[in-house]
Amino acid sequence: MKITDTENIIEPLSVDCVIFGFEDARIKVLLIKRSIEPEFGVWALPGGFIRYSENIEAASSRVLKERTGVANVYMEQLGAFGELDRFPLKRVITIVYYALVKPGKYKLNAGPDASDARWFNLSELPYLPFDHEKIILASLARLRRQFKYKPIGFNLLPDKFPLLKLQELYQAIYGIEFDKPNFRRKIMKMNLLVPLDEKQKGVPHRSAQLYKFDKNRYDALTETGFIFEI
Amino acid sequence: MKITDTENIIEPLSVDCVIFGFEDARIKVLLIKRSIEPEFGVWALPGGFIRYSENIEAASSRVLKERTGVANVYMEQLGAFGELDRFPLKRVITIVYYALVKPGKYKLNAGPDASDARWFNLSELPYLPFDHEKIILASLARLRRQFKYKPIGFNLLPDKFPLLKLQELYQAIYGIEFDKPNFRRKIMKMNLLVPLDEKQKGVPHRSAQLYKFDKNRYDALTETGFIFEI
DNA sequence: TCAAAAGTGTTTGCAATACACCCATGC
DNA sequence: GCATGGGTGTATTGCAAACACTTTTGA
Repeated sequence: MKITDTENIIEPLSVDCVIFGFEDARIKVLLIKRSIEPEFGVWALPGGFIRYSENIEAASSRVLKERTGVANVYMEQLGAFGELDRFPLKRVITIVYYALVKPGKYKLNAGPDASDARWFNLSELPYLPFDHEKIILASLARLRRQFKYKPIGFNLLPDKFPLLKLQELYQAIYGIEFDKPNFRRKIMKMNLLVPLDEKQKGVPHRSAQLYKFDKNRYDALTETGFIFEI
Repeated sequence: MKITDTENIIEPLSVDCVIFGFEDARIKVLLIKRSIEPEFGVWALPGGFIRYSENIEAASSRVLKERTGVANVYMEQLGAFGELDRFPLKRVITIVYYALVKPGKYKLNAGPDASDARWFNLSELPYLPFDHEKIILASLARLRRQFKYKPIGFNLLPDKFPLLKLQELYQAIYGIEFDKPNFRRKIMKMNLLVPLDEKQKGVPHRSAQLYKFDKNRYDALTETGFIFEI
């Protein structure tokens, strides 16, 4: 977050990214190790300043790409955080985006102001600088609400997945268990999943049918008044 | 929005307020008539620049008070809007708050850069400058979702109200009709309303029981896992 | 043959829906 | 009396929850 080109950036305005992943039935957050002061060497949210020539979402995409190598993912704005003392050196207001990343899609690649990047379990976050913990918790709260009425969970799963993985994702998000037969029925009745000509391989039990999410079908249903809800 | 004190403000960062009201069974938005260029004389959202010494929410409260006289109302951040061309003179990113105002609470009082303030029906909005229409529609979309799982509607009603007013509010928000007996039961079963020792007066029909929303009870229920949902 | 997950069927009870109906008040 | 909204009662239906059960695969 060193200011190298003061002509180019909007001084007191940064973006920060909360990047969520899902693996081993747990929700993860991607953090980078800061390579500049303040808080040198500390795990933190990837962030950077906004440039005059780019809109906010573009800034967020750029920062995400530069700092972590992650690109082309689902991204949405959470909001602005601007407490007077949130950043020690000067007044910086940050606009936060959260992103959902499919497993395998990301190729970790620390950028100029980070010497490393790593996934952390939500329940095992390290010390975080500034208001980053507050930001992550706010992102999670928003994510939980979004999961209820938008099929965004598919952005955290591979393109092909068995139903139980979807269930495990919802269980991880809400922190509760669902009944398998009932969850199945509820999902299948929505008509958003397409069964593929493919099954799981190499699992030590009956192999599961794989499905993919059909976004076109979802959009069409939405037009007719359908409301996704779990 | 004239910059009179460039030392004091964060140059490219403003706040804008979407103020919702409810009267005659219709959702309203409070707009002010701009008294400076650009878009002089045009109805617009009340807005202003953020100062270095105030946090964002304080800026929003201040702007709201200065421009319209409205104070002490329910307010929540919608998010940041920052398209490159949203404001013609220069790059301005704005952080939007939406507010809910009880009828009678507001005393209209146009501020320094507005010669007037007025309520408009959502369905009869005038021409709006910049991205203000987009902002209002985004606020409304957020409001609709919030209404589903948070009892914020009470911030649009007087402290004492009959059940039918609450129903009319939900009908205006969602644009659909509810069955009266069923709506009643649903609300009453939640145990959030306290019947008062008071009834409607001077109405040309049987006078209705008045209720008030019990926030303490709501908070207590929320702690025990209760989830408000309509 | 056993463990583990895939997948189906069925019963039960609650809650949303859709009404029909009576009550109070002002004009 | 009548229009208008206040307020209660009830039959029906749909669906979520609970759980018992069969199937398939690898080791």
